[in-house]
This record gives sequence, C-alpha cells and structure tokens, in this order.
Amino acid sequence: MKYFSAANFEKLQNIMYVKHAAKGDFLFREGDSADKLFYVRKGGVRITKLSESGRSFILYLHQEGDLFGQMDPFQDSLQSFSAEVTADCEIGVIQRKDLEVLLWQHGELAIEFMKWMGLMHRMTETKFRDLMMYGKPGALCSLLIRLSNSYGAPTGDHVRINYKISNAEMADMIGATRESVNRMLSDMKKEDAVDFHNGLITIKNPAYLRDICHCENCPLDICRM
Amino acid sequence: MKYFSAANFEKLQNIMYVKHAAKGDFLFREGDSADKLFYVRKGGVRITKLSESGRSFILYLHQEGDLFGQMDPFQDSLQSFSAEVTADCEIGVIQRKDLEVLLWQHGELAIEFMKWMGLMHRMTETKFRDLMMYGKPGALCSLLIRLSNSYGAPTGDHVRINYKISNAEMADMIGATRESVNRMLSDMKKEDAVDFHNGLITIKNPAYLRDICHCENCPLDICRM
DNA sequence: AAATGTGATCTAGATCACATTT
DNA sequence: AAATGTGATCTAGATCACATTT
Repeated sequence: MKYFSAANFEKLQNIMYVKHAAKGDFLFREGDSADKLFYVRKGGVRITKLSESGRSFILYLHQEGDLFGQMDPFQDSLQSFSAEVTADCEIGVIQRKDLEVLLWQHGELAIEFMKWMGLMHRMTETKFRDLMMYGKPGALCSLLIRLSNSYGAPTGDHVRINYKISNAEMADMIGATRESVNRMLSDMKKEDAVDFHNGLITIKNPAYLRDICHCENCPLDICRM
Repeated sequence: MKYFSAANFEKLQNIMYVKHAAKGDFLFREGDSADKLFYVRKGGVRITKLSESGRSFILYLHQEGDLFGQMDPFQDSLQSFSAEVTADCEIGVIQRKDLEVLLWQHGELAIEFMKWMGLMHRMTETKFRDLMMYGKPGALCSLLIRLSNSYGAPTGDHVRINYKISNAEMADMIGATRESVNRMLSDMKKEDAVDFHNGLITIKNPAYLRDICHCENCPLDICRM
C-alpha cells in the first residue's frame, strides 16, 4: 500500500479482518449497505453499474494493494455500484465504524487517509474527462494508457498490459460496443501503435495514444484504472 | 455549511482569509498550483475543462455554502480544471497547509471532513454514471434534476430552477451541442414535463425526467450540481 | 448582440448478421 | 463455446445554415 506510511498502514491492518472470495463472487451489490471498506491483499475486483438494458458499465478495476469503499455522512449509506471478483481474492475488510475511531485517534493517519481519498476523487474526475472529451477513440486511448500504468510490464521498448481483457470488457469501460472497440484496436494495430494476442495487449507507441486523448501527463497515481 | 457542525465550521472559518472576485474572473486555471481550498460565502463558481477545439466541459457549479478544492498527496499539486466566477464572489480561501494542521489536531473535524470528501466523490461518480448510461436525453434529465435539487424553488406544485442558464451552458454540462439541448427541451415542453422563459426553467413533471435517466433516488446531497 | 428555434444534411458509433479464430 | 473480425445498415446526435426571439 504505497499511499500510507508503514506505521499507518499497520494501524489499518490491525482493524481489518480477512475474507476470501472466488472469481465471479460479489463483495457487494448495488443497494447493499456501504458500511465497509475493502483492501485487496490478493486478487482483483471490478466495480460495475448495471444498466436497465442488461449492459454494464465498469467504473474501476482494483488489484492487489488497492483500497476501495465509501466514506460519507450517511448512517445507512447504500452502495451505488457492485463489486465483482475478477480473480480469486483475499480481502481485508474494514468496518467504517472501526476506521472512524482509528482516524479520530491518529491525526497523521487521518491526513494520509484524506490525501488518499483526494487522489481517488481526482482519478475519477480525470477518467470522467477522458470519457467525455475526445470521442470513443479518445476514451479507448485513455483506457489503454491507464491499463498500461496499472498493469504494464516493460518488454523491450514496449509495454505489455498484464491483464487479460476482452474487447467486450474494454467496451464496458468506455461506454462503447465491442464492435467499435474491435475496429478501433484494429486501426491502431495497422498504425503499429498497439499489438495483441490472446487478450493481452502491448503498447508499441504510447505517444500515438497520448496524442489521441490529448494526454496531459497527469501523475501516474491519478492516471490509473 | 450543512456538512459540518457549527463548532467545526467555526474552526474552518478561523483559517480562511477573504478574497473577492468579480463575474468572469478565474480563481484558478488549469495548471495553477492547487494548494488552496475555497469556500463560497457569496456568489457562484463554475469548474471547467477546456477542450483543444475551444469548447468547454463544465464539471461543477458551486454556489453559496459550497466548499471545493483538491486534497491529494502531491507536494506541488496542479489544478486539472479552471474555476470561473459566474456571479460576484466573496470567497473564504483556506491554505492546504493550514487545513492539514487543523485536521491533524481535531479528530472530530477530520472525520467530518472525510465524510464531506466522500460525499463529493459520490457526487462525481453518480454524475459520471448519469452522463454515460442513458444517452443525451438521460444526461439532460439528470442535469435538470440536479439543477432543481441545487437551485430549485417550489412554485405551486412545480419547481423553478433559480439559476439563469442557456442552452449552450447546459450543453457544456452534458457534452452535447446547444442545438441538441434545444430540441430535447422543446420535446419535453411538448410533453408538458418542463417549461422555460428567459433562461429560467420550471420542472412540471419530475417523474417524467426521472424515468428517462432511470433515477435511483439517491440522497439529495449526492444528486447535486 | 446574444440566445433560441428549426429544417437539411452529415457522421460517429450502434446495431445486425455472419464468418473466422481461439 | 466464447471471443474476434468485418461487411452492411441504421440512428443518435453533430454540424451547417438561417430565421426568429429576447
């Protein structure tokens, strides 16, 4: 957990209890009580919103080391989204009440926690901007850059995204159809900007992608999934 | 400021200094240092993002009683958006450093502050969802509902939005063109769901709007501009 | 002068329908 | 069996061009 000092993270660890969940499980669904936070020790979680027509919109992908969950002023706060396990998980669950006591007691931790919250908010805001401003190609390029920042592993002078992803999943992340994603990716492959095999994508020309979404070189901690 | 107890808000007031700004001024622009928070004592502020092509995207409208600004872990945090004054302002400016000291000292205030941050984040997330999920009509209906929650005044059994707004401004809030907004509004007027004169909109049939954006009746504190 | 309204036309992206690949 | 690829067609919303209203 890079956003907290070792001492502060230890305090958080102390109020977590462990929960295991298998791929396909839901940690929570829309409308469930939002009285917990979740720290991903192992595995992956996808935060989604179902539309009336059966399609779904994917807001976040959380991986090992990510913390997520709501903090708000409501007594009986409800989840607006669902959390689906994408890879078998070991989760550290934090009760909001326990967290509040802890934060109340430790000012330094509270400050770090707030900065983490601010960071997450900026991540949401910039993603929002990226999906609104430069059409579906801009949205897809932003997505690829974020994926490569979150899951990228350098291979030679390219970056491979070590997260198996389908055209349909990408489509749900940018509010497009899988056919559109497919066509855009094919075009970008022709331009030698990306390459892909078996759901694994390699970024060959990041500058090409950055140009399309008018990337502003935000800090990497914000430009994530 | 409804999100803080009187005692805690007083503490915040004590570290504010007053700044006046006239309509059209910018409190900050994209790229400026983000080392302050802003409390709107009087007036209004619009948070925007300029696109390459000269159009702009409006993320938030802040009014009297709203607090805004970034808290994140960066030493030299930069603004991602601009803040344009829409009505002559009296602003309470808070230096982030001062705020940090205050929050460090007062656990109870820190907790309230975090809950406020969580609330703002949820507002962004739900707005994001509304603009992505049900096309431009869904986005416009969500916007009208949020405007009526933020600026609405009941007149008879209708709600009038006491904020003068043009079709172009609404378009910039939902990523559409002013022509599209105009046509959608005309249609809704025909359906007797809304009415408008001189930039002032009246909601005559909120249920009609809620249906189009698949409103989930979020708490009013989240469903705002 | 700036905002609104509205036809005519264009186009990005969705939808449909299959063939092909993994 | 599920994912990908790709033509053909459709449509929501953008763009263009003016007339009308505030």
